[in-house]
Amino acid sequence: MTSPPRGRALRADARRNRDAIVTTARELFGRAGVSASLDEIARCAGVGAGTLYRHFPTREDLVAAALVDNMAAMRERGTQLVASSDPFDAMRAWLVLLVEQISTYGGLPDAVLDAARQAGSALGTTCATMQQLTADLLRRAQHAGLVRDDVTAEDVFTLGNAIAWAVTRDRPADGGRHLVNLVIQGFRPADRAAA
Amino acid sequence: MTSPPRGRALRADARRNRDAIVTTARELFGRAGVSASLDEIARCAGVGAGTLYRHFPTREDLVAAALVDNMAAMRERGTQLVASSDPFDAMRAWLVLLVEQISTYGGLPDAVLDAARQAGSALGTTCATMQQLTADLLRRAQHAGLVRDDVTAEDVFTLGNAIAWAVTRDRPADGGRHLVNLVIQGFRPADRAAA
DNA sequence: TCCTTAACCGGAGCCTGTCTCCGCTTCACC
DNA sequence: GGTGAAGCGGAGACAGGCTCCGGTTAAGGA
Repeated sequence: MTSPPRGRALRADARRNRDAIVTTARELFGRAGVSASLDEIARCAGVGAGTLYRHFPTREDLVAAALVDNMAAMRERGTQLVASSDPFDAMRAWLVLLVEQISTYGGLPDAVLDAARQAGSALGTTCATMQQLTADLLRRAQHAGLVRDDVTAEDVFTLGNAIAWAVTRDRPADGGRHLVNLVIQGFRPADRAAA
Repeated sequence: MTSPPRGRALRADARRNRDAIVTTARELFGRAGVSASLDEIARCAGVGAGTLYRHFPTREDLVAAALVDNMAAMRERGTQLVASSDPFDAMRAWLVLLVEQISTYGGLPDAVLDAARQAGSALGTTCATMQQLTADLLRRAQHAGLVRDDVTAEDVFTLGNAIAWAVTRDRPADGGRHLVNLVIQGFRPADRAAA
């Protein structure tokens, strides 16, 4: 229902437990952030701690599992945006989406930046995709002369995460849209400012 | 030497211990962020855990004590900037300073935003000062027509903290100056864009 | 239907960190 | 140098992270 059974198929009880853990994790991560107690997640899911750790050796693995659906949706939407008409608005929409998704759970921006740095991890691969899409969208906007040349893909990704960090803390009603609009104006070349 | 002996003067041994704790805290906070082990700080400072907790009932109290000098310097520099010639450059300089100071220790941006929300705390009062200076500098730039009217003091403070958060994680060589310059361009009114 | 076994389960237990409590020590003042 | 208040410190209670291993169970063949 929610997760990729990597390698061979899981036994029925294992799959059941895995799903229960992921569902419970989403619940508790939402309430207490990604640093929610793993033992408590196991308890609430009705399994032992050992079971949780066997399925998800690290906290990051569990976080990644809790987010697979979101990440898949993001990749799809990002691919659409790369093909859309207005490169600047595409970047804006992408940043809004990035901020929205990365602010899903408290502490997630930290996890994402950690993962972006070390490619091997579970979150790492999805992060790489997000960074790739960010770079593609940026390059397109720059080629169209809509974004300054000294803006790098890393700048954009970093600022997206930074805004997401702020959003997880203040929970503004607009989900960070205002901040994204503010920041993205700074990307415009000097001769093309717009409201 | 470093800290305000609130209330009556401390006994000589108490003052000695307090200083040792603060000095050690700066060291370990610098290495491991503001979530460094308090017991370890006590151990390294050569005091018992009880002593540490008596002087600094909460972690935030210790963080605030470790930062008093920085905060005093900031207040002074901020006051100077409010009286300086170019309102936009003053804001830029202030943001650079804010980012630099708040990125002193890993995890500090979180602590600052927490403190900014609840005025009672030790960090809270210095945060209030920083927010006040931010608001003053912003208002001045807006009156001069150099910053858009829909930018709020909260936006500026939040973005400063967000950039500081990014800086604590990536430690860019320029201390976040590039990001500040990028973001602050977005504050300019539509008819006044500049590189 | 039963048997076998690889896969899986779960919680006891260890480690590290937080924070409190209270008997002992030391400073400061007379 | 005597006295009392101020201060000390570490044992220990508690919580979370993570592991290890004896017991359990699903799944597939006879």
